[in-house]
Amino acid sequence: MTQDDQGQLNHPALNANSFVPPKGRRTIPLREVVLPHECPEPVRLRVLGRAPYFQGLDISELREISTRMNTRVYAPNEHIYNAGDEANELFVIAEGRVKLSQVSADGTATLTDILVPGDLFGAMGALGQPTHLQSAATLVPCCILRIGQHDFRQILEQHPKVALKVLDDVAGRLRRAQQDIGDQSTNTVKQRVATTLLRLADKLGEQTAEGILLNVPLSRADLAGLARSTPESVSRVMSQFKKQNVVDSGRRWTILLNPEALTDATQAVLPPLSD
Amino acid sequence: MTQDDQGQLNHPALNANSFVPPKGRRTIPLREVVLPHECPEPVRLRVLGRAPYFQGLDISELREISTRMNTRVYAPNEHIYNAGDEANELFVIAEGRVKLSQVSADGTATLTDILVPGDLFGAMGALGQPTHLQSAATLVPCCILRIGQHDFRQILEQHPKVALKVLDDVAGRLRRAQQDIGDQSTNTVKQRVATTLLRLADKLGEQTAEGILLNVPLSRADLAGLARSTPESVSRVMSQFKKQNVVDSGRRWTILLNPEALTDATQAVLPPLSD
DNA sequence: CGGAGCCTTGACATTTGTCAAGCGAGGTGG
DNA sequence: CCACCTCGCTTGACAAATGTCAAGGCTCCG
Repeated sequence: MTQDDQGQLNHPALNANSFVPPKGRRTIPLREVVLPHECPEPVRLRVLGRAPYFQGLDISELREISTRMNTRVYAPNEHIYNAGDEANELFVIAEGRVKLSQVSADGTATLTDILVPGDLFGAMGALGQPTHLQSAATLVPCCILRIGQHDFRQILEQHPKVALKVLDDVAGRLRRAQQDIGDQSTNTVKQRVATTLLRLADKLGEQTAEGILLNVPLSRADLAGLARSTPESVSRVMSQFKKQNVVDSGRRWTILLNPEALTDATQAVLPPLSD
Repeated sequence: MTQDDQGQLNHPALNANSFVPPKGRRTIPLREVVLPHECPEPVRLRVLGRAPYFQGLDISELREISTRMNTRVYAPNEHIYNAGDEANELFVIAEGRVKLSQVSADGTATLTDILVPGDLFGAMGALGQPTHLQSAATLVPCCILRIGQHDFRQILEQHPKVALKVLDDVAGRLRRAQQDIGDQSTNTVKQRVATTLLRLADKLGEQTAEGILLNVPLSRADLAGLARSTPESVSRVMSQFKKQNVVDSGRRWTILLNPEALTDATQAVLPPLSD
């Protein structure tokens, strides 16, 4: 991985670099992020402050939490933990993108989620799960904070407001999951793909001259995982979208050209109402 | 609803009757529960103590929580709240069975969950959801405790340990939901039905001479909702199971004759390994 | 410039939802 | 106590959606 210390700008970790915007049509347009070297304390504090969990805490409290965490820089495609590993740490992303994937019985891994700075993962929400159910790996250079489960629980006990925030967050995820369960049996692959793309755009989309770039390398198989389908089916849907100029995409990259059209595609087609 | 303090039987709404236990084969074998009249404090305390959330609290703490709750008795099939209603109360079931159903865009309701005593529902886990996403109704006579969301949050702030328990619980549900999402695209309807039946047996099964009775009136449509399928498909699977003497069922009732076989049916069929 | 790997596309198999008809359990009224 | 009627359950036939298998083609990297 590229280590680069020109870095001392004002916002070290956030400095997104020097890539030339997409020009030619069929070239990979993903923007590279310069690796965030070590995370100095101010950066860590900012990351923590940005994480919804810790909002409302004052600086001294953040600092205290920060001291309980340690930092680690990961190379792209570096593995963080595997499903089945003992789960006793929590992670907070300071910079970068992390993917979670579920390993099914037959050994194939399917992408289940992509995480961005501020997201918390690992021994989920401090629950007593002994082992990880998913595997986590970096997609790009990452800087990640870690904290032991025990320390985290202590923080929650000492800061009930944080506990409530975490609870709200987890509950929110639960709602989304339940919604997904419902949608999954109702919606078509096309709808699910559209929904997936919009969610990704929300999370890691970047406005460019051509449209909203999903700034992370995603293969068809990855999208298939997120949309709960197969690479082939996703490919067909994407081809359709491409024909309608709704998206443009290539090998591991995607740009949304017309998000509204995607939103429409999200909705179910109403039965031909016989006036 | 009619409230009446002769308390014992013969209450129009509650005493759904004096049914005779299952004898002949094709008769409805559900056992009726006599309504638990008003919930006196000791009962409420016991319910609270049984709820995993409040385990570890001492009596005085339970009592304090208890005073913040109020009790209500519901008739069978009584509606508790509708999807879309303002959500600012939590409910804990003291006695009875409650069903949650999701109302889809076209207005049809599908069963999503069945709750038993000790289960908490409503404004889930005190999260900031303004309106209910599901509808709740009783299946049988019920006694239900209620607490305002605000009071509940206060309790959580004052008892961080409770907050952590709630967090663990919600996180557990999240895990299950995520698992379900994964299973749903992988598993067949048959597998899902089998899983559903086993879960129900776990939750509200009753050992009888003939097998494990699911002691709650469930139609094919209800099972279809839980298994994320359609009544017809469920019916076909059930017919298969009946032929193999794995279950017996009729109009709104089900008995599991051979749970092991169901567990087997849960597993995916491995590809015919050559040689 | 060449190769590996990802993407696309076609053909096909399978599962499952949909529509429709008919049966029968179980409650009701005579 | 019996016959009737309603509503849920069953079953068949069919269509649609999507997963599977397989064969290229194109991108991107070295």
